[in-house]
Amino acid sequence: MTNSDIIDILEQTAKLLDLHDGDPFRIRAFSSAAFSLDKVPVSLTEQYVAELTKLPGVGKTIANAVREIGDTGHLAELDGLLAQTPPGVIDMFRIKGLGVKKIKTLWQELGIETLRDLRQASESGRVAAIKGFGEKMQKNILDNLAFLESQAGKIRMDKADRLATQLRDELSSLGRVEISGQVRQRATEVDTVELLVESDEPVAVQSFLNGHTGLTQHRADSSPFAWRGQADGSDVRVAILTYPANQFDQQLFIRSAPEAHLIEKGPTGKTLLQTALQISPHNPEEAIYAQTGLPFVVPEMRENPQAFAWARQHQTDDLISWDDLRGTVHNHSTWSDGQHTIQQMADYAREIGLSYFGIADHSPTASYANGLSAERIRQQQAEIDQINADYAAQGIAFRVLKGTESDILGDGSLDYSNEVLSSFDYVVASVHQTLSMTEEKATARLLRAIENPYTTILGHATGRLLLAREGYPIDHRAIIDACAAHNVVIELNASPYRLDMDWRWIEYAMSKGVWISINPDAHAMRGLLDMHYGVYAARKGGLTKDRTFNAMPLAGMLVWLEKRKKG
DNA sequence: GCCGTTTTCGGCCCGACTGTTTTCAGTCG
Repeated sequence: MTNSDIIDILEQTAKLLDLHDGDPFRIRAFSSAAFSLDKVPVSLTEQYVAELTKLPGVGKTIANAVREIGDTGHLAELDGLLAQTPPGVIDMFRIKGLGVKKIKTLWQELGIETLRDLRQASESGRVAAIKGFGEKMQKNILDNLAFLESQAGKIRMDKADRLATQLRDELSSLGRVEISGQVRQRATEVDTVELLVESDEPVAVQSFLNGHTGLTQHRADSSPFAWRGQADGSDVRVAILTYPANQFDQQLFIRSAPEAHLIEKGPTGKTLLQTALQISPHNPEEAIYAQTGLPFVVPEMRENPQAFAWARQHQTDDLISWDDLRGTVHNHSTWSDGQHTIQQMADYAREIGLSYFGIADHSPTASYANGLSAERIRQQQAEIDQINADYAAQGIAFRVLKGTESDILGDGSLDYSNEVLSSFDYVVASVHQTLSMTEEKATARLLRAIENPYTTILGHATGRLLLAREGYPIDHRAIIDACAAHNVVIELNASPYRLDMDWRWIEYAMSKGVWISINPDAHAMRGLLDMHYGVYAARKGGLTKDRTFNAMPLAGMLVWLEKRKKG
């Protein structure tokens, strides 16, 4: 049970209490406890009840609830509420624009209990006819249902990675185990977690898996060599394939690239697939490419249709890697909605080998996130000056940079005065509200922000949340062209929830000479590690070290920022 | 349910935006 698991349970309890007409103040207590616990930098499962009650918004009842969740993984009260609620009604919370009140109306007035019911009611116009609903809401529901259906059965790369790693460790007693498939290719969204086991005893592998709690086999899809099923509590499919030693390496290659990549032909007319099947066992993947007469492509880039074109122009070593990162520029602290102080975050950044840490807390429009007023910006910058003075006094070559994540308002302007904007080393400009826009409106809004001379970095360009929210449509070429013209860096938001901008646009951005910054958008120390996911996505798109903004060393970064401010 | 006292009750409560309205409820970050 992580803090966010516990917070999710408290939030869901609040929603279901609301759905079942609970006491409004009790509902608010659960919901605000969840909100404030989200900012607590300690592990909730490790706290005693007496310690928990000292936290803001936590009294005896919620402290006991947190303990119960920590100890049992469940909250009896939530289980009771869930038992009274059709699962399809709970699914409706995933539709953006539907909250408790509207879901309650749909359930009670139209008797809607499944997403299928909801679609039928929307298609037949019955939803628009309810008081408080209308044509636009009905269309929004249908659009959201279509998006959710298209994402069904997928999980984010971070969850897939955890599941795959866990299975690999558990299976390792049976022999050599390798993660293959989409996880090895670092797909941003995964529908099948696949692993290969090297063994001459497929029966032993199958019986091990069938004795595994948390996995359920789909017998119809399985064979003696291929166990297929799914992880309990998740829609994602799991495939565990057993191969003898003399087939293992070639299968690992074949199962780590999409078909379009495997049927690429070399100068002799032979495809990668043909070579892989003919090559003698235990040859490295590089040998398969070499014997086909094609340049080597790293697994994460194999789903990129431009991979071979990229590999003919660059070396694999040109690709950005974790070790090349020198700093980080988009992060939050306790000044806005982060869990840790600037000092804690900066020290952690040092610990993981970086030489600069940029703070970019929220601006006033993000009031829900405790965005900073002009006055609080002055105080924060004084604190940063002090931290930097302390590092310098200790002879530590590390710098905290003064940034902001300034909201892009509806008209494309930023929400600080020019005087405040000029006090930062750099400005990350991001859209956080009014996300529902046409492509024309969204593009015009971003273009105005890019043209602002104070904008240094364009934050999460489309506002998407993988598997949950599509993001507003933008004219990517126009946005990238404008960034090139105005020397604006584009963020690759490294949060596994976002990975925005999409890796498919990296090549175009590079061709225009645009810098790309791998930004963790960290709200806690460990959030800095999300840059790993950003690196995976960046490598998919072929991002090179020399175009990665935060691969710039500290000295170069300071010069670049200074020059950029002078225009 | 939590909090903070004018201390065991009485008051809690972000604000912009959207889609629905015709003055505002519901949603969201």
